[in-house]
Amino acid sequence: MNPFDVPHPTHEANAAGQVCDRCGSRVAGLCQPLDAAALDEISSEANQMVLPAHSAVFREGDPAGRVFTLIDGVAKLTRLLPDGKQQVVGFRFAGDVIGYTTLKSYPFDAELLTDARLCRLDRPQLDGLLRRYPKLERRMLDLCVQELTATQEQLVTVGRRSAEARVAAFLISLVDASRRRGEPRQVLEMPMTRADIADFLGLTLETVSRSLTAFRKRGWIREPVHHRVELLNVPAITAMAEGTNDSF
Amino acid sequence: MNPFDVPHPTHEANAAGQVCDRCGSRVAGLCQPLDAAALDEISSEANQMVLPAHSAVFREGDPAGRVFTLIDGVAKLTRLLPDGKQQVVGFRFAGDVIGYTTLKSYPFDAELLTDARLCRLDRPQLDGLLRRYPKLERRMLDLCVQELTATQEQLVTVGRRSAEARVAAFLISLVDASRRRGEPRQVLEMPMTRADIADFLGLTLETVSRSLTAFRKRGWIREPVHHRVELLNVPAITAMAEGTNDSF
DNA sequence: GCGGGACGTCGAAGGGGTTCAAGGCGATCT
DNA sequence: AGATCGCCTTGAACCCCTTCGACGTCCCGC
Repeated sequence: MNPFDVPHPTHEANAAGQVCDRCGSRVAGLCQPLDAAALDEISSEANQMVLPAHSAVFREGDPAGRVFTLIDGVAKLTRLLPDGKQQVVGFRFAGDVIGYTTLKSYPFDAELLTDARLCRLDRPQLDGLLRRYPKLERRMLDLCVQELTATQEQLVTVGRRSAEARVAAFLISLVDASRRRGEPRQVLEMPMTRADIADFLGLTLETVSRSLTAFRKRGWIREPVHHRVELLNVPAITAMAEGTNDSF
Repeated sequence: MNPFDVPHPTHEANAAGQVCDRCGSRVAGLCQPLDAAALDEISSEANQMVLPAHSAVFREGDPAGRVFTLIDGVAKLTRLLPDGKQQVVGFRFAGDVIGYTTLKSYPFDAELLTDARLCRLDRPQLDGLLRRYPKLERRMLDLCVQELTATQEQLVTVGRRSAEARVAAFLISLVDASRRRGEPRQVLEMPMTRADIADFLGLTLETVSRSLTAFRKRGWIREPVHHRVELLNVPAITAMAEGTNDSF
């Protein structure tokens, strides 16, 4: 797969280097295009940190002085309205970058849904790296464009789809995210609660619950245990997401 | 009205520095950080074009071989659902970049709401420029992050705000966009139809019409002529957008 | 074991926005 | 001027999703 996944003898002593070997960012994320030397420099400047589920990586309004890469685990990014309502603007998985912004303060909360390991860089350090490694800056731009496209797609979902179509689209996006990370599993991790999903889709948690129950009764999905889904009928779910399904 | 208006719709010019001098991109857009020399090189590679209102710059699915900067005019970016429903993912104004993506084909339609002048670059040319001018690539990244933040904000609007709050938020975003371009006018250009606004906000055109009528009756706005609004009570509109307004 | 809290499910009622329908207004063309 | 068309407005009925309430389940701490 990735030629750099082989442990290099000169870096074996470097604890940080070993971390990079297993980082999700190597497969699909920021560090994908980097060679061993660049990787080594980055890992020497980055700090790894471990945070428990439900902790905040940062809060909306905090000074945006750090950038994170999710090594493993799942995070949700949320914006709060003055009246207390919440909107999840996105979920982030292994390898995704969190908190890169040109603004002075973060425009959203970043909360962990699972225990997670993160790779932390201070903005000045990252800016230096971006200057020294044009490939890195290019990669950052690519990731940003991808994220923008995904957010626009989400806008379509929230703005124009019915409740069940939104939930279906969410499930499909889970499959896509899993595939992008190279984990084509039958059973997907889904650490988010009904409320999280509802806040992502612009629905209430009851509506999400009812939709998932409906899918289950139709034999489209199974939830073997809490926080895990199996999609039994991807075509039907896809059709529902696209509004092509007239039978329901 | 428009000095470049000619009988033929796809007229192309190649005037160098003079064109850039008046381009919106110098004030707030991509070319803002460039010096005269770089600007000269870009303008020699770029083609200016003039397109009439309601024409398409490109269509969703077209091979993404070109990138455009809007010199003046307004464009809407839309995604189409299989069932024919439409979602406007954003409006673009003078100086904004349109059509930069890493995908093979454009993920949305770009349609002009007004007559417009555009600056066109082929992707290979742009990639070359980005490589030669790191400032340009950096600027592109910054613009992308800004756009992402704006789209996330829009997600909050569509996902969690009431109909009138959405329309209010839209009006405020118009003011912001106008200010960003350095045009702090009392009366704003609003070339989009009720249907355009509705497709942007995830509403029907009837609901948009009713909301605007309500604002007018409350003395918050005036529409002196077609496609032009004056905000008479920005605080009230802002409060409505934020859901802080209990009196309605 | 038992209590408590977080999370999920389900039913009934209500409402905000949609849908459907009709008409008005201004611009353009003949 | 009259006709046509696109856009906007307004009314009335409907409906999908929300709201509210109740209950079930699982898990964890005591």
